Amino acid sequence: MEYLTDRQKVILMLVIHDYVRNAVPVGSDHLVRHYHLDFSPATVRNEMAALTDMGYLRQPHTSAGRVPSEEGYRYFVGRLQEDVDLPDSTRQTISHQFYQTRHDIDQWGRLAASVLAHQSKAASLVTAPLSETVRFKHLELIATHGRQVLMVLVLGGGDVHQRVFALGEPVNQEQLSNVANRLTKMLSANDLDGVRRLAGAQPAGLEQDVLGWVIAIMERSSTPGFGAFYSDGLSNVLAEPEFASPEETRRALRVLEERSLLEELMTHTFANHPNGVQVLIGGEGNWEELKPFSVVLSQYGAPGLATGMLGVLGPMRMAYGRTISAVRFLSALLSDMLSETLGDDAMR
Amino acid sequence: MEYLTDRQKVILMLVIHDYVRNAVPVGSDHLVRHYHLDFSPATVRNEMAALTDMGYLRQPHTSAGRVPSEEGYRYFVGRLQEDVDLPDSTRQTISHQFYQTRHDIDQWGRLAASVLAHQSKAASLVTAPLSETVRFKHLELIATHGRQVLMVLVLGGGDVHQRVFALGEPVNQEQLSNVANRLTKMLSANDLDGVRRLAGAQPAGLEQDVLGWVIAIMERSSTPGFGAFYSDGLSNVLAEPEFASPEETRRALRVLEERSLLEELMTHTFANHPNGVQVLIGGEGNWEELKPFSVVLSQYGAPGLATGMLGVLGPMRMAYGRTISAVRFLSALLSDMLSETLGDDAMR
DNA sequence: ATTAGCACTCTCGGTATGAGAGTGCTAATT
DNA sequence: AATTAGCACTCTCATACCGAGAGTGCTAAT
Repeated sequence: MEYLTDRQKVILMLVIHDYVRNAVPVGSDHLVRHYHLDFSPATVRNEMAALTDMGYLRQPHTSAGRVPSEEGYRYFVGRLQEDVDLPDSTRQTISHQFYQTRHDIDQWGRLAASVLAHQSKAASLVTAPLSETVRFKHLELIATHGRQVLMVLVLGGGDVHQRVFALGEPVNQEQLSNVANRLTKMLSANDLDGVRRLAGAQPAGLEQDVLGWVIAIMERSSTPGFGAFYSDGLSNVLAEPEFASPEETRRALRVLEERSLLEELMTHTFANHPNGVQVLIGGEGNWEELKPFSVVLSQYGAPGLATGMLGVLGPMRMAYGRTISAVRFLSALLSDMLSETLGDDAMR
Repeated sequence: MEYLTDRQKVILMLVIHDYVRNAVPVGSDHLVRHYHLDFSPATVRNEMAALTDMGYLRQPHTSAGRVPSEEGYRYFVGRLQEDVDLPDSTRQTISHQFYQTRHDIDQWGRLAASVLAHQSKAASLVTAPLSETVRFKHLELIATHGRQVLMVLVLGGGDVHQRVFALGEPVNQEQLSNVANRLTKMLSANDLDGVRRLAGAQPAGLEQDVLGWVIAIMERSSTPGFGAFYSDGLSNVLAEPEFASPEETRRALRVLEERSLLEELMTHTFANHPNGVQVLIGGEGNWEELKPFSVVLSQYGAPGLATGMLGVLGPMRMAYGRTISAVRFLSALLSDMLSETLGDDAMR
């Protein structure tokens, strides 16, 4: 990386600031006038030319102003990352909102997505926390209709799963309850391996069938990308001028609707950088579809117990400062709430 | 409603068919050539003029072809509704997909939304089924951390709810389990009134606190619009040429993202017409925001037990035949699956 | 090292223009 | 009486063509 003089840094920051605000290429005149710089447009032009040579700025065409390049954004974000924080009043408002839904776990994800979308004015993504070690907690079997059985399985950490299946022969509710109680007692607090081991020792029959389902669910629920997925603020992104044209709109929508790409991105990112807020600018060369986007991501949760991810996807021309601080703040907030709720005991 | 000659009907159908396909105003020449009509363009012009007078067609401007009006679509849909059906092969494919997820209730909604979006090439909406009478089934209390308690409440029909709350003083897991067992035994199979009555007879204390939460959840879970909400295929709609312009895109997105409007629409529609597939064209004058859209809706479920709604929202220029039949088929399919799963027994 | 001056480049909005599509009317035809 | 050929007319859309304006890069002066 090449060195920038202080003045070049100032100019780079201002160009980014202005471009993020107005979505219009920034010219030397405009910059000097608008920010009361104490050097002349010509000087700015020279510096801009230098910044362009170094790859931090781009020119859409010969006679337009400058626009930050991916490199430019990266430099900016690198400098910036440490010292931004959400205003106190905002933090309090958000904390308050979460305080009000503190009892209702199911709402946390939605609220986080909503807050994040609102703060960043971009699209937000939140995955529900996933327990890292799955433990059996409670089993319920409900006779419904003929040989149909509804199974409700509660796992440690409060994951709840439902399945429907049919038995070989009709069984009444009383028998089912007996089986459920016996299995609950037997399996209680076991992890997947434990359940497998105990299942091996059981004779074939109703118990064995149910155990098969329990194991299947416990296997699936520990694979990442399985849990709930909240998203909000798509319209924020599509409202940005860079997605005005129909093809751009389509491209953007494909990315936003296609959950799998984002999951891959998240998993991949955190495999390499598990901690802190990650900023991916323009897909970082790896994701062609994300070229016009930037993504700000963070993990949250209690490491070793349960973790989820949350983040923001927006145009590369994004208010990074605000977004990064929002992601960091929410990640910390959710982590606190989660570890308060799912203390160590809950996982056993 | 005025009478149409057979020839006028043919022409109206063809105009709609062609316009739905190509999104281009239909001219008399084009119609005759493309569909090998055995009368001349001039005749078609006369008939078109008549249809325009009667309000079934519109002219975007003096020298463009004709476009169906809302009235035109309505007439068309009215004639059509009885005799369309999804091709056998499609029905089998869909049935097969559902067969594969038959065990996984949680997936039904998502799958239905996906299939519906795919079949109609528009945006789909599915609400999870909601039990009409809520009955207590099972309660689980899990000590997590300090005085935090995680409560899992299973209601008849398999609704599962989670809440977190804090107790006045620490209570260990054993005590909690005792309380949970006692309350489960006491409340089992009671509806909201029953639970209220039993709660009244309890002394204040831990039990009373828990009962308060149970009642709150049971109250909320019986209000419509509370359950899960699946949606898919937004991009199908936004890809349509009528939403190409930025403002139109925004308008469309507001409608699609704003869940409340659609819920209001659904509730209102089924209050008046509980049965069968409902088609709302252009908002029917009541919903300004839905002016450019049409909505095809149906209820599904076992009436008296649990019902949900599903439907499609797309541009007024919609393939009504296919969409109506898809909605009807899926509604029937889900109803079957639901009543098979939640037979009478499940609701007690 | 900075800046004023200036020629040059490129985009963008507005206007003209002409082809093409489609209509509605009239008069002829069946 | 219904249908159709013929035709003048209207309106849109794509294209081309400016001219204004914004912004640059270079040179020469400060």
